[in-house]
Amino acid sequence: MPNPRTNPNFMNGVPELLVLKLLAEREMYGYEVVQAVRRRTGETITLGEGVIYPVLHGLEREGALNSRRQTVNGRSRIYYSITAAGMRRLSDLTGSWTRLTMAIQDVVAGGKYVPTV
Amino acid sequence: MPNPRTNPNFMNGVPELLVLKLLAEREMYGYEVVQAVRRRTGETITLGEGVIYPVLHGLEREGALNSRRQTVNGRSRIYYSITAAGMRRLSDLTGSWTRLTMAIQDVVAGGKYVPTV
DNA sequence: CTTGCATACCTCGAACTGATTGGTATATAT
DNA sequence: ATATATACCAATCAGTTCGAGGTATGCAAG
Repeated sequence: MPNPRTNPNFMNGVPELLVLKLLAEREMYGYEVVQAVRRRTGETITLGEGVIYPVLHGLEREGALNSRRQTVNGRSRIYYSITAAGMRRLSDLTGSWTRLTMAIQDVVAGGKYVPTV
Repeated sequence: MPNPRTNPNFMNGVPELLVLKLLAEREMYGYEVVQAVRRRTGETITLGEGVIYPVLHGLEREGALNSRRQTVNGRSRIYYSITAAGMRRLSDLTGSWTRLTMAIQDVVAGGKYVPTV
């Protein structure tokens, strides 16, 4: 019997989740997102541009984000904002992320109270 | 300037964490671990034999686990138990896992209180 | 004035996990 | 006799993220 495939790539999609969440709070441009991730996670997580930009492009292609171009101080920025579809996606990702970490947390925290009874 | 590489493969090592934790509670054999993961996570996470066995072998090779062979009902089982080194590894993994998920949780939960000030 | 650094965008291949598939073998139930 | 559950294992596939590259502008320091 093959494996019952309940969780294809169960730990992925975290960069996507973080990007969507940050853009749900306010419009940002790519380079700004890179730094926001670092700051907001207290330097715990650093996602480089090589991670953020592809995520941004992918989400836009799926219709989860809109972009608009703007030049500031001679530098061209691309501002991204979240769409209704993006909000739905964020909601889904947040749900599965929560379920997953709680399941793991249960195991990791378990065995302390030792329900040996 | 290259990316500051603070988190190489930041979301990995969860299978290893789960296996170590379960074996810290009690000695188990491979096939048993596969089912224990499913049960203990409320069917949320299913790690197939193709994931568990390599993890087991790797951990043993690193000295995090000991194994002993035993035949039960004509079937050969390999029981794994955690070593002192394994306990240290578990402690490390648990720590970084906790730090990581808390950092993400902060972002995901944030933006509600809107510290716009 | 040119060297360097921060900003700002981007792509592509390497590396690493974890997923899937397939294989062996025994016991038990149908 | 066949199928199912137990029990082990290896090897390749697939998907993500990482890292290193590349372009270009503005500003500050020497």
